[in-house]
Amino acid sequence: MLSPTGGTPQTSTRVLVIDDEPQIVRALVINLKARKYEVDAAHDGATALELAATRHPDVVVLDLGLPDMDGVEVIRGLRGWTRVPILVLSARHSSDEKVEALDAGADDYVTKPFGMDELLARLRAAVRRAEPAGGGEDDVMVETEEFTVDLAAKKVNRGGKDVRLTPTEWHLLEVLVRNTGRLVSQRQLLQEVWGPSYGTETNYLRVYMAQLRRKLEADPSHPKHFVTEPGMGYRFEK
Amino acid sequence: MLSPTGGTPQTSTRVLVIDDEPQIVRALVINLKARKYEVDAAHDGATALELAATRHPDVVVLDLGLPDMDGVEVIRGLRGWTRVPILVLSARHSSDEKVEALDAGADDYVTKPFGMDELLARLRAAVRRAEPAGGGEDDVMVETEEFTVDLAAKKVNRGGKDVRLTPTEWHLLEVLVRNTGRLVSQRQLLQEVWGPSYGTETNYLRVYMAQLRRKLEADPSHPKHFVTEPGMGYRFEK
DNA sequence: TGGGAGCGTCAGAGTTCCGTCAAAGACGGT
DNA sequence: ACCGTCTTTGACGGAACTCTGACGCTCCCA
Repeated sequence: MLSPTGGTPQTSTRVLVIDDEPQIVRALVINLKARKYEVDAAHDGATALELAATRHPDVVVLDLGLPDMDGVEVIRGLRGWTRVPILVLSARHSSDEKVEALDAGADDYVTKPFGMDELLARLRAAVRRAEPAGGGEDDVMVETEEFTVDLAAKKVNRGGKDVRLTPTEWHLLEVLVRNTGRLVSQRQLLQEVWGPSYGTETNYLRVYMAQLRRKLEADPSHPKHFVTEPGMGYRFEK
Repeated sequence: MLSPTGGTPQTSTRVLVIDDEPQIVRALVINLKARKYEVDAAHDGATALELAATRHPDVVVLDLGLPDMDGVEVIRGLRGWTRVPILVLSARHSSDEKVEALDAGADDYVTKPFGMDELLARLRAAVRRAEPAGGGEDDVMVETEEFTVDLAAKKVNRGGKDVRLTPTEWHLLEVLVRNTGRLVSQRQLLQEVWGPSYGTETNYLRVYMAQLRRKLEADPSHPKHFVTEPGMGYRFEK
């Protein structure tokens, strides 16, 4: 397996490393980048949560001993809005601490000092099982009469031409398309696209929904696919 | 969390324990049963694969040192057809063996001797993340002769067309449908839909119940599904 | 047979919510 | 430092939704 993603080598796996010890971060970053992961790093809990919200990593490696906040709090902060795999690092061998971290929502717990091989193997395992359950092929292509969305390639095609979407537009589209037919509440949309601390800024939604409609709907002022449910949320229909 | 299943306490979680050391199996079985898990045990790889196929466990605890076959072979045998979480136990601390087991498809790796608390926490973590991703329950459909309610998608279909409901109408419908066949008092309806400080504003109910009937009943003035129980409340019947 | 209580129906007033536009701010690359 | 792109913000008109009061109906009981 050359690519860390295994099944879908199109885009590489994004890892968020959270640790306050520079040498550990360096070792991790070097090893991960050598294996074609994209890596973000944070050295405290606050920036970690922020990065998680903006960068949407595919897996998180978290050292419990942070300067600004309890590691378990970081886990809870993440679990409030995402199911991203969390791999905990810790110098403590205490059983209680392991139990607490795992029950707070961590996926795995590795005690320092750890072997890099083992850590990478556990990371692969965490990423692998987070992949969609559909045995291999997944309905990454969604088609409507007017346009086609390729979730894997992150591409939208309309009338033979690729439509250019900004990151936010794409993210919004992705959440809606992944819930085709289902109503998605404005709160959920805001939190998934803008991060867990958002939830009431519905004007963002109005602006970006308008952009999507302008780019994808045949008649943007009478949308067929991006339906508004007043007071509740939005719904994508094929 | 009292029940090991967490979100769905209806049926207990089924664990398959695979180990050839009787004392370890005994300890695990006792601890697991005390926590209301259903437990099956196998002491070799062949029966393990057989039991896995017939019993469909929710999680597997596997000792790598089996008499009849290599532990990694058991993992591969399982991974050929199921994504059930596999928790590996092993006396070996070797990094290579961990990597091999994890890459073969194991979800976690615990070295003996292990703390029972930690093992149980890792087990909970494995079961938790295997739960369906959709916020909890999904595909809750209620059907009548005239219309269909999809509680997850927040959709009502009638004669092939989607019916549009306002937030209040939805909320009211939801409470009634979740209590299909049962009488729901006006007080309870008012408090669930309009908030705890409401309880006597029965005119709200009259108005919105009329809306629901107009949108969903074949003959709104002679409702079949949204039945009034004078002086008491309302009842939804299929 | 008359009257009251509970319910269904309707339409208008008031409020909230949404689509749209424009401009300012933030960011990254040259 | 400049420019282009993307994101954030504010303002406004119009649409959708909720609330409210009035009226008529039916059922039950005196």
